[in-house]
Amino acid sequence: MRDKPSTQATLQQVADAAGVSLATASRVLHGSGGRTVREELRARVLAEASRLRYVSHAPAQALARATTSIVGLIVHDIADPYFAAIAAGAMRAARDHDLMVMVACTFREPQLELEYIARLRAQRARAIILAASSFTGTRFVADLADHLAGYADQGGRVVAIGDHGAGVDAVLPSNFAGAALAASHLVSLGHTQVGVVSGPPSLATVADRLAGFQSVLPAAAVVTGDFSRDGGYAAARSLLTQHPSLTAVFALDDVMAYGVLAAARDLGRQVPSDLSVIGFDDIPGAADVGPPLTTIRLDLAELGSRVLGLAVGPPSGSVSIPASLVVRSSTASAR
Amino acid sequence: MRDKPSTQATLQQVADAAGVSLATASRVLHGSGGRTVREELRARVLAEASRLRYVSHAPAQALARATTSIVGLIVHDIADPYFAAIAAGAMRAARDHDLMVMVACTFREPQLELEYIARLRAQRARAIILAASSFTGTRFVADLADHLAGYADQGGRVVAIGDHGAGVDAVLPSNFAGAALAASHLVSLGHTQVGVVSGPPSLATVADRLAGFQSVLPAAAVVTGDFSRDGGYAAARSLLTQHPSLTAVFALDDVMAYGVLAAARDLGRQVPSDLSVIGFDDIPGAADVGPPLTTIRLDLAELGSRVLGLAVGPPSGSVSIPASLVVRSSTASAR
DNA sequence: AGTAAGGCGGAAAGCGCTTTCCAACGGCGT
DNA sequence: ACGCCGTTGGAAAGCGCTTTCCGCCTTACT
Repeated sequence: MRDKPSTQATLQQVADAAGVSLATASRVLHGSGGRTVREELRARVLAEASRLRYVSHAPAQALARATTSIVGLIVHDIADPYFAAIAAGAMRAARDHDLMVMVACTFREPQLELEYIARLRAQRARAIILAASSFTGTRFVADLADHLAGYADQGGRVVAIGDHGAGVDAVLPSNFAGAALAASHLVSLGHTQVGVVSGPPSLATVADRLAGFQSVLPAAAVVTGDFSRDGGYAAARSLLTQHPSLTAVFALDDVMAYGVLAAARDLGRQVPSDLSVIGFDDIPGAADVGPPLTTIRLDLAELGSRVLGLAVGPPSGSVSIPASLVVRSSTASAR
Repeated sequence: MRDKPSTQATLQQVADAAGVSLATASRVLHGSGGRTVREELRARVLAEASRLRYVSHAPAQALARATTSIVGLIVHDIADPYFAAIAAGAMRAARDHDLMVMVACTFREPQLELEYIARLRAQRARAIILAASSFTGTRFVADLADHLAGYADQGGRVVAIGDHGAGVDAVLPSNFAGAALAASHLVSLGHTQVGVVSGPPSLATVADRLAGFQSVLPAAAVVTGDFSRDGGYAAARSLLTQHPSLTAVFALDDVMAYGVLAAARDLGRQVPSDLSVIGFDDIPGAADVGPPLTTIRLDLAELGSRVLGLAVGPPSGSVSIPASLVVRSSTASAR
């Protein structure tokens, strides 16, 4: 009758205290199957459980039930507002599904991505969400196939943001269409000499956005950034220095656009009168930079919650997320 | 000899395939204790394990070893750059300790916070990091004591960011000193009529920052925000409308400062010539808003990695994180 | 009343792994 | 040659929980 057991109470102890069998205790505390337990016993068990401060043991449950309530989310960097917003959306959805989210940051190292996939597999995560993989297209199939082999058989699902080819359900942001929208906007403003601050060319997202843009307006120059603010700054700086005649630049994502804005400022170019800048994603904060950023909006929270939904729902092919133009103050007519 | 077992291989199967006992397989695959295994056997086991694509079963290990490699991180909202930056720091440190991080967003609902604590306990997380709790000071002790009772006995640690009173190790950002720094800066610029956009008064962080500020410069008016950008906007709007004579405002965090900047703009007040604005935290992006925000800098990544360190290290009291003033362009001399 | 049909509690067999504990096996000293 | 000790492999006992299967007891029906 000790009220403060020095160690975490177990179901067995609750059962004993309530004078019922382990099975009964399990039934009332988890009451899954159609089985019912007499009200009196149920109450006794519940009472003892709370008196003993019983907390179920998820690992043991996982072992016995052969499934967990964990989903893994692999991102490049959770401090990046793009991933942070997606993660928030995913977590909100996770709550609706009674799931916990394990987040892993690869800091853009492919090796780490592989390692985390393995660890998430070891945890028997229900699903693994690749919010942005270093492995896309055929490379994906080749390098990740191994790491994913057997995961599906074991009941695990893999879903991704962006196209990863064969067999992986994904939510597809409208990268191509969105970038085309950005280009059209610039065209309508009379820009013809425009540069683009791109990203690592191996990523499918980069290829899509670049292609979408160029399908409308061939870039006069493109330079490669790394999706970081400082990378965007450096890229823009060299771009604007080498091509002073550019009247607009398209950054493949907003955080690089932040850097572009800063570079323009440092180079004495007035935005938007001297130079128009347009980004992509519409991350929170895009409206507050100086000047407020014109960008292509993706509903990042929705993106996150959809991908989580895909991850736990039945395999259902891919869903796409629309992109829209939001005009703020970083773009204006050419000259 | 099937090469593609339809189900995840188990240690037993690896052992059988390698012709050794389960115990031996376990020893080579996890080789913890001083025990050694003959080289030949070790190689055979390793070979079979990789041929069978063996992946250890973390839940089972957790059960047998009575410990996991999970730490929980509870934040208000991972999309908030403040928490995102902290999480990134924590995850980097987690990697060094071979831990996985389970992130939970409470979206500022105390009820959810309690629920997640329970779930993390159920997962047998090694430690729970309260990055920002709705329960502070005595309220903390009262309401959370129950939820945490027994967790320590069971080996779990609870650490927090900010002061939570009794028994909880914490990393303490220099909230008081930092806010005092902000006030001094404003004073040195000649401001005397300053307003502050505060946060939920129940939070210790809010109390500390407010007190620190007022210890140097009594606020002419304080209005309560909610640490969101739009909350900051609304608060600033009413503040500036009701007290048009204010020459400066201190926002308790940068994201509210974003809102203050926007409100000032909408109200036709020029920052910094008409109105100085200073924030707190120096979140990534603070340098890119218009105008670049003067703020009190906290090394958020460091904060995150320190708190993770505290969580897995031995109980060692609290550590504090310094704050420093970074002057950008949102503050200027009064009048 | 007698019996078939349910409802409901309990015993027990695992789930995959770690970790004692024991036994077998060489090599050594005397 | 013989007994000892240091090594190293294996058997087995759990870790805390779920779930099937059994059997008892209560109802209801003829």
